[in-house]
Amino acid sequence: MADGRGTATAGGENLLFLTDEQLRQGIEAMFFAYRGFTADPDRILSDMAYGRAHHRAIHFINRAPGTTVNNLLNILGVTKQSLNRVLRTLIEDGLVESRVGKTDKRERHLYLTEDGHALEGRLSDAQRARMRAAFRDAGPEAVAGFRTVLEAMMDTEMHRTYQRLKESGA
Amino acid sequence: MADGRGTATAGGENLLFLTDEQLRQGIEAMFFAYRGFTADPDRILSDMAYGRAHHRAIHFINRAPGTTVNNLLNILGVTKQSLNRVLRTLIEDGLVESRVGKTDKRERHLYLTEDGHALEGRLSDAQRARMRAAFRDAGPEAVAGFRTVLEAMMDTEMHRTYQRLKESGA
DNA sequence: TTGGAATGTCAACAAGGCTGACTTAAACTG
DNA sequence: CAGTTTAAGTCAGCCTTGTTGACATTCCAA
Repeated sequence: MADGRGTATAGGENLLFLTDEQLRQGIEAMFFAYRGFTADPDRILSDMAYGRAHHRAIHFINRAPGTTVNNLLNILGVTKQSLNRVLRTLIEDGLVESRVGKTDKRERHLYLTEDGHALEGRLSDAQRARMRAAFRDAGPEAVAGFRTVLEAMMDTEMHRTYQRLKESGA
Repeated sequence: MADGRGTATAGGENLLFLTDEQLRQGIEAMFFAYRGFTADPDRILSDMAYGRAHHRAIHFINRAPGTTVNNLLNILGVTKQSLNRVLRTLIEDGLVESRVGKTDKRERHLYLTEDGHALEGRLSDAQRARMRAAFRDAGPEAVAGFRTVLEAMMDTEMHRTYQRLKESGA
C-alpha cells in the first residue's frame, strides 16, 4: 500500500506526485535538508555559549532593525520568557542594543551592535554558502519550485506577521 | 546591497536567483516552512508525554522495521544516551518492541507494536495532509524542483546511510 | 483618576540535546 | 583460548531552550 502508484484524475491532471510514498519521501527530504541547513551555523555557535535560538534572534533583528520584543515574539513563535533569556545574554555580551521606545516607553526596540553585525555575518555567510551551492546545483527552475512549495507549507499566520513588519519597518 | 539584482553570467546562464537577497529569502522560507511542517504533529504530541524526538524515532522505525539501535543513531544524528531515553519510554509504553538479533545477539532490532502503528498513523496523517495540500497547491513541476533543491541541501553523509539501510532492510 | 490591557522581566521547572565513565554480553582475532 | 573490539544500555551531570506563574511598569480609556 505504501508503494501504490496512484492514478491520473478524471480531469486528466497528473496527481502521481501525491502518492503516499511520494509524500513520505517529501517529509524525509524536509527532515534531512533542515539538518544540513542548520549544520554550519550550529557548528559555529557551539564554540560559543550560544545556540540556534540566538542565531534566530540575531537573524531577524538584522532583517528588521528597531523591531520590538513583541514583534520578534510573533515572528519566532516562542514565549516571551524564552526569548527574553536569549535576548538578555545577547545584550549583556554587547551584540544587541535595546532602546526604550520614544512614543511608547513600554516597548524596547532592538538593534545589532557592531559586534552583533560581525557575528550575524559569520553565521549568515556559512548558511548562504550552503544555500547558494544547493541553488546552483539545482538550477533556477528547481529553485522557483522550491520556493513555491515552501510558501504553501508555511504557517501563513506567522509569515504574514513577518511580511507586514518588514514592509512597515523598512 | 541586500537588494541588488545581480547579472546574467558570461555563459548566458541566469543566476539572478543567487542574489544575496534571494538567498536570505530562501533561508527564511526554510525556517517558516519547517515550522509549519512540524506544527501538526507537535500539537498531537503535546497532549501526551512525548515530543518531537519520539516522533522521529517512531517515523524511522516504521520506515525501516527491524532496524538496529545503532542504525537509528546514525540516521537521527544524536547520541545513544539521548536516543535511549526516548526509546526506553516508547518500549515501556508498549509502542515499540525490541527483539534480540538472531545472527548477532548483541543487536536489538526495533519494531512498532500495534499501538505504535496507531500513533504513527495519527502523526503521519497530519503531516502528510499538510504536505499533500502544499504539493497540490504548488503543482508537479514545483514539487520536482522542491525535491531537487532539498536533496542538494542535505547532509549527504547521513542521508546516504539511510538510503543504504532502506535498500538492505527492505 | 483609576482599573484594565499591554510590554517586558525574573524565577523555577521540563524536555531533550550533550559528554564522560562504566557494565554486560557477544563477536572477532592473534 | 585469551584478549580486544563492538553493540547496547545505564548513571550522573551539564547546557540550551522551551514552558507556566508571578510581577513591575507604562499606557489608555471609562
